[in-house]
Amino acid sequence: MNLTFRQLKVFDVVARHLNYTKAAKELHLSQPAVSMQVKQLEEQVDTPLIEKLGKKLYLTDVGMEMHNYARSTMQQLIDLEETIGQMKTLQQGHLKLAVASTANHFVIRLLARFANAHPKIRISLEVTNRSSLLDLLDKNECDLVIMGSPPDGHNLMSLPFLENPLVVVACPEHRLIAKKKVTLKELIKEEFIIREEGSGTRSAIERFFAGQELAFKTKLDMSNNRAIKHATEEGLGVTIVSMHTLELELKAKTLKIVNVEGFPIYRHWYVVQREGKRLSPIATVFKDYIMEGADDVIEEFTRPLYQHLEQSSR
Amino acid sequence: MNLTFRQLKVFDVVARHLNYTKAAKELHLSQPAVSMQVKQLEEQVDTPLIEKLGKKLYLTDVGMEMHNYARSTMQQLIDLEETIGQMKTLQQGHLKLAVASTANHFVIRLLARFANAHPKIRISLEVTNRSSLLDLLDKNECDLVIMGSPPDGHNLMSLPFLENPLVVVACPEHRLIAKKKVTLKELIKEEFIIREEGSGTRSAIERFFAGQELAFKTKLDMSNNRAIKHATEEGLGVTIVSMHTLELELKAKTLKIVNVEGFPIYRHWYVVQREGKRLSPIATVFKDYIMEGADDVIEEFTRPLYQHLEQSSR
DNA sequence: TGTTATCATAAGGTATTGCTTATGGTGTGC
DNA sequence: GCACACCATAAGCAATACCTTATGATAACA
Repeated sequence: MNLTFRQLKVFDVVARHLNYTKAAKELHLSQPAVSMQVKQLEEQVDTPLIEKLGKKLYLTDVGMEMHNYARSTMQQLIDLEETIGQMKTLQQGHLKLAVASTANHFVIRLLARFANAHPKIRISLEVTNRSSLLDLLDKNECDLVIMGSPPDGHNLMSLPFLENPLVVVACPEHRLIAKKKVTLKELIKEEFIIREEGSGTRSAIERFFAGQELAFKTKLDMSNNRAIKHATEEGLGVTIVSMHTLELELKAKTLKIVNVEGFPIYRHWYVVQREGKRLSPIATVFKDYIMEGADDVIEEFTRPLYQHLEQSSR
Repeated sequence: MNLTFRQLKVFDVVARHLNYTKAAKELHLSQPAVSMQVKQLEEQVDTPLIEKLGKKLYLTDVGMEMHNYARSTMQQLIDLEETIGQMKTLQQGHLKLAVASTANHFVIRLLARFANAHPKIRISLEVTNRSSLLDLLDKNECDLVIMGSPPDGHNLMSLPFLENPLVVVACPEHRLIAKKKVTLKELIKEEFIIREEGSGTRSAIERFFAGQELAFKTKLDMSNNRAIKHATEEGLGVTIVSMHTLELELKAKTLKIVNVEGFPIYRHWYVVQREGKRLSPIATVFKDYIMEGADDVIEEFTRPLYQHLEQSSR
């Protein structure tokens, strides 16, 4: 059986009017054109759908069944159009994001505002480590990833969209805190608490010191950012982290920024996608949003942080 | 938007395999043919449905929506086919009958057996008088009518399918009952209770006597068959009715058949339809059923009646 | 780096679709 | 019986649907 939507459409009109001529007028067709469509439909089901008795037309039993079917099918088509239309105009959609755990804090702020502006959109946010992020991209299981330092050569396309200042922090009682200015040579005498091998922050720091032809002593490496900060608070050593993760600690004064020469190291946050991936409409909009508007949104919570920075360099 | 079922079918296969080549094999098509169908579908909705990243294919959000739609639509089409198939093979359907009130009794017996053989069929039965029957036929509100003597010239097609013996009956105490053989001349001395002008039974009787060049005296005419029999039981006169309506009375011996020469008059029951009406499948089957099998079914209840007939002519 | 698998694109041909206008047939009602 | 309204049928035509084969491009993988 090979019906066409056209046949159903025409049949519906005929079934409503029970009059080919009027149906033809409604459809802006000639009367034989209508007759033919109905006839073809009848051939498809190999049964008469309409019977003519005297002057009047009647639907047969099968005709009534077909009429119900036609109407239901056409309604579904309308629903589909509507749904797709909404998807295209972003009334609906599913934004699948993944972010590095260090980025979690400020991405949530970005998302909160974005979600507010697009109430019907579903958002998935996965917070995980670097290697999982790359895995997600590879499997096409997310639209966009936000991370600190994307690797080259994975068929990825990365765009920096926000400054990411890495700062040296220590507990308030630490002797370096009192100093107005700390040189790198002084700094490397300290013992470092630092992220695990393979972490984006870790490799950024390593590249920095390598560039200065200096080495630092690792006291402790951990994979949990919160644990690192806690160890630092306890005075186990100094650490280098994205200032964006320090909001709470700076406010509570459990950690302070050390004013080291050459710091902050200005890295960036990147939005990353698979090369060649055609982004969904909603993902495109989100990407535009963070590329263009992230600074403004973020500034509101980074401003107080930068004040800490200024204080430390006073 | 002008989708085709073909596009949906092909898209479904592709969406299931996420592989054009395999889909092509399943569909016994070349691979480009499959690509084209999908592409055309994408053009219809003006949105990509499938995206290719590296080697793998993925459904877009809209693609998933479309896939759901395609599957649902195809399932409905299958359901429709099934329903129509059942209708055609009479698993379903609606049989609309109308019968003359005098035929009611035995038609119910026919219907009971028929309904039993076709459990899913809906049956409407209208029991009414002659003029209403013709009206129903005229408005195409029933498939078939069963009546005693259909009129000519109403664009009707009538087929006799069962013997309809008209007999003279009287109350058991009536003097004619005692006689072995009653001549017509003797009979017309009696006073008759008879159906109203226009009734099928009435006109059959009138034609019979006119053929014999005799006239009968009407004591009472009534439109209700039961009332006629009751008046006869009370001894108001004799009457002539279809023997098929006498089952109860003969069994209860409240009426007896008078053995008149030339009686029973063998008329017929007819099945009547509008000329040119294409009967629904179920109506066709019902018509065949009564044309071929009515005698056998009816015989079981008419046999005892014919015994009464034999007794009266002994 | 070459091979393999896979999809996209192009060109070409045939069948079918979907209309049109013209015309014929039929039931209804005056 | 005639006119009217309405549907069926036929012929003709342009558009396009649908498939094929041939070929090109690209990613994965050895």
